[in-house]
Amino acid sequence: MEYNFKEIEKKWQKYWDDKKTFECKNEGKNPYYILVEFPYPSGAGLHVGHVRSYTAQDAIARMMRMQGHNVLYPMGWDAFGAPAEQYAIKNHIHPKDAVRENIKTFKTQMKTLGFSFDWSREFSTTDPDYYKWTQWQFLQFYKHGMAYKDTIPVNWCPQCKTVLSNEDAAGGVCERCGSSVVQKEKSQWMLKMSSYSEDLLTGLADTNFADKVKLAQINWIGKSTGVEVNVDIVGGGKFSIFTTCPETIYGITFFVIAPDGKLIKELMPRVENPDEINKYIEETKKKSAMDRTELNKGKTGVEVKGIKAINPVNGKEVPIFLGDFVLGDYGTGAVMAVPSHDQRDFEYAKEHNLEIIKVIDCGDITEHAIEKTEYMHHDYKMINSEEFNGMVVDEARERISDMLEEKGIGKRVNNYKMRDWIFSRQRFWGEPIPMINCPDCGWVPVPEEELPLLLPDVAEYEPTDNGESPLAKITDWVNCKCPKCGKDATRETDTMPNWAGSSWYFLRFMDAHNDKEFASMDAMKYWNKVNWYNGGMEHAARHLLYARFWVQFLYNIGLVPNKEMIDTRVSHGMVLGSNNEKMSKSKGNVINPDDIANEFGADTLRVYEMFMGDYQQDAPWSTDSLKGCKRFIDKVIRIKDKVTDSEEYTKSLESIQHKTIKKVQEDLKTMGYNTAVSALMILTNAYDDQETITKADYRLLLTLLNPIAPHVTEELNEQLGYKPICESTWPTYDESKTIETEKEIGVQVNGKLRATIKVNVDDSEDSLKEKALKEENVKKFTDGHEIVKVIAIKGRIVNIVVK
RNA sequence: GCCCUUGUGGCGGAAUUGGUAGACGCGACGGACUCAAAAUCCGUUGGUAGCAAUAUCGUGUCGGUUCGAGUCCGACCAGGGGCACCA
Repeated sequence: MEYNFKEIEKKWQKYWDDKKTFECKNEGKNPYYILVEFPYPSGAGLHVGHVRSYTAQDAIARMMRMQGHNVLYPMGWDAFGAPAEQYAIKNHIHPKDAVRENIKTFKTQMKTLGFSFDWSREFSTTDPDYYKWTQWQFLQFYKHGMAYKDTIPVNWCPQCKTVLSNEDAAGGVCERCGSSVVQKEKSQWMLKMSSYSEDLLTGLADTNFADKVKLAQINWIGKSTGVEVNVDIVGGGKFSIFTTCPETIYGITFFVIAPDGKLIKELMPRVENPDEINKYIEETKKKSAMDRTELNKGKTGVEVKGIKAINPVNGKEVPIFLGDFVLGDYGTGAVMAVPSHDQRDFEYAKEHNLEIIKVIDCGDITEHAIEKTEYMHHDYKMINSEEFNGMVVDEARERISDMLEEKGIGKRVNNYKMRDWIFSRQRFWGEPIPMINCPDCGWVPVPEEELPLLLPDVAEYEPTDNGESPLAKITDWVNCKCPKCGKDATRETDTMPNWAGSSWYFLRFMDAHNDKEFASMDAMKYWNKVNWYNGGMEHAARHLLYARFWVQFLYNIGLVPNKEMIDTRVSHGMVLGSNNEKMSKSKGNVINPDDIANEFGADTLRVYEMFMGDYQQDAPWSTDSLKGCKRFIDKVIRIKDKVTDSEEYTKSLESIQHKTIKKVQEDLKTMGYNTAVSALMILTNAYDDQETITKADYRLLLTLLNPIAPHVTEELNEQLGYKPICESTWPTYDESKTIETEKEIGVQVNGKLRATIKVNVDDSEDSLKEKALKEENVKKFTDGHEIVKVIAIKGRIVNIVVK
């Protein structure tokens, strides 16, 4: 058996390139858009995890093309962002050069593995032709009042003098130098994502995302319904609180406000203990970046002395406290505290010796509070709540909310955990934010016709001492004229986050070379949506939500045809090291796909990654199993020796052939890749059991295996004298031929298997019973017993119940 | 603490969605070919008992529903991941 997989693979890869086999046009019947998350081209090269999802989607793409779909399966590069910048700083090369090199490596690797990407639509988010439109879209956000500047606290490393992302500041420690991170106020561009909270929630109904993906987004958006209540302060002034438990309002014994909120600043002139308060505020600032669970054994806080608040429903005067468990940027930055029915309030009250009043008659609360999750399940009655006493909790909740609304002290509102999107990065390697600060006109957008606002070339791309982007040092770039009044002005030096370019790249693939618009409406209408989007679970809440927000905004200003541009979203499991741990250099368990492809061939690697386990679940690497897949391919090659010249199918193989067509095509569409491979192995084994098989038989196997192992199947197919599989059509099956007429079914006595009988699927239930009762081993268990009943299911099972 | 997810042979994993548990592959053992090795081929392979037919136990644990449960219901246990004082 002469078989040089390297030559074969190169040969067919060249064929596909030369013939532009996988390039698609924006026209024709049955468009279908398959997308995998475009990678970040890191210096490490392609990971075997990439190979898993690219192969999976590739298999679907190849099959669907043969089934007559116009398939778009594009690839590009998500190349802006901190890792490239860090890599560049470390290796003293320009990020642009590093990215170019990395892309080259990735692309070569992808080609070596035979993915059927449409390379004619390739782009990188770092291409000026692409980020021009990212900037243009930012300007649309700005022009529609969706982008604004705000001063917010950021993670700041005083040692490195730089702003850190939350990931780089994990545990309150700077990842690079190890010094502790503090919060620093910084003016940042923000996108009003929170105003889309409800739309992003309801929009999920128009998608076919996997349930766990939807759930991740729902949790991230974090909707809670409740009542916002106005609270008066004794001696003037007021604030409001948000509660999801209005039924407990009579149980308020104190209020807690956020140390980082606006309210305490307003109250400061009136407080009797300003030193104590200020000290606490300072402590909170230091703490907030750190892992709070460590520091929060108890509930800290100080009383705001000299100021009392009034419970709006009963006029009772209660104290106000400062507590760092109340967040300045969620809800109203103030909460009502009902220690009897909220465990956190309970602990706080114990810590500070505060009154606890029970308002729901629900049992003992001396040890801990009885919370909503507990009391709402019972028909508990209200107490200590004036006219609501005796009412069941469910009802009291509504009536109290009504009362608050009627009296104008409160209103029902929804709150969301999701915040506005911090869109600024004090980094060099990102899309420059196209805004100009004019001393007279304020913020003025760069005129659209001047886009792209190019990222200038610099000698040094390390962050500046004061945490500004390195762009701030390039004075001849920073200094410019105001587009509005022509006076001297300065450019924004912050750049966009990595998430910007990836929020709309799937739209660009629909019309990648358009230089008039980011993508034409016609092109987007033709493809309609991304039909099938595969990516990691880690992006379910971040990238995927940003992308949906971006699209919904574009939809609202009439620039995309659908409010949701992604239909089905699925996620793949990770490929773990052979020790069942995440692959990492430090653990020494990294498998390089190049090495595998070199030693065993791309087809073997592809088959193995499809066969290794449930696609949606993590699976450990096993080189032994990989070798098994190599043996499978070798066997497919070997049985070519059995092929006769006949163009007829072998009659005795008809049933298994039709079953395999059905199984493979269904499994590929439902991500059952491992069982698809298994079915192909079974078919191969069946062929191997024959003395001879026909050309037609063999070609069928090659066609079915082609989406997963495209090179070797094309080669063998060519040797048979057929035209390439990639230019052929997918076989069809006849449902009636997938059903076996003869079948072995089990016979149970009292639910225990005692025999199997050969039956015809059409045999009547009575004949099954008759046959079953004749079995020797069945008789052993029925003789001498009374047969109570016999359950017989056609083609399935017989169960005899005896006493 | 909350949310998600997974528990099936020595291993990766199948199981028509309530109907013969362990498909397919790996590994292991025995055999054939070979001077030998590799490759390939044949056979065995969940535990226990038995030469065998067969019996019995068996899908994380305990209970339930059912003629019948890996699958449905209830309570728990363990591993993996995420969020984390969200009022």
